Amino acid sequence: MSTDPFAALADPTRRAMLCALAEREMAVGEVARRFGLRQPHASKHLAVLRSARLVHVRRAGRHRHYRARPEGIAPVSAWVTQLERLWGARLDRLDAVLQTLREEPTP
Amino acid sequence: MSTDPFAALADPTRRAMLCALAEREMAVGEVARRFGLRQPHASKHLAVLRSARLVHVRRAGRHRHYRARPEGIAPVSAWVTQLERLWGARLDRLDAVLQTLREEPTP
DNA sequence: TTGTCATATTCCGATATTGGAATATGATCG
DNA sequence: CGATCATATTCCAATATCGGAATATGACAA
Repeated sequence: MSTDPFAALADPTRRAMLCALAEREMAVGEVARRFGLRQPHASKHLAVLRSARLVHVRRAGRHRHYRARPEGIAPVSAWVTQLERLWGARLDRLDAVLQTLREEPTP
Repeated sequence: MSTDPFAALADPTRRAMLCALAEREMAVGEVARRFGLRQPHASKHLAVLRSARLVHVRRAGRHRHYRARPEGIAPVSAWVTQLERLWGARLDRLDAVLQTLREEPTP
């Protein structure tokens, strides 16, 4: 439903899940056990991560193994980087102004 | 209320606001005009960003000038970096395994 | 003081999200 | 085939969020 990775990451449990699934793939039951959740609850969180394309599913028999999908966090990473770059550019402009002021002490 | 930067960034309008406020500081009315929002609506979005410590307010007379606060996105940036590092470490381990297999073709 | 501008807050209805319980699907085994 | 395990989905109540309208606060000006 959601498809927006930022919204999917708004929940701390889902962030923890994604970290765990970046280390190694896990079945739904493992995830539920590890985070003290009931199976349907874990399944729903994983569905949100899946609809945001943050995880990938591998079907093996009756198990479904989830793992983090690195391309999924790329939009988030890019947005944060862009914001930091904007900020850096602002600081650079400030530096330029200060440099100009140093070169021309009292116009 | 929220205090969680991830939740604050779940809304696309707030993300756009933060980008704009990283370029230059703006008063609430400016923000509202720029994003086609009514004043109370803009004020509420800015309150969310403020409670997440993503923006800083400078009071000047009856105006309140908001600007992005770079330390605010640091937790988000750190989390994303950690996740990418985890992923990189996994790939490194895979590389090591493949390297081992190359060195010992048929054990 | 009164009036006005800029902003914040409150109240409200609509909508979305959460967590639980029950049930449905889908694959494997005997 | 029926039984069982792993997972997904549905239904529901509680809670949170969103967007609008009205109102409150706070600063300045006359």
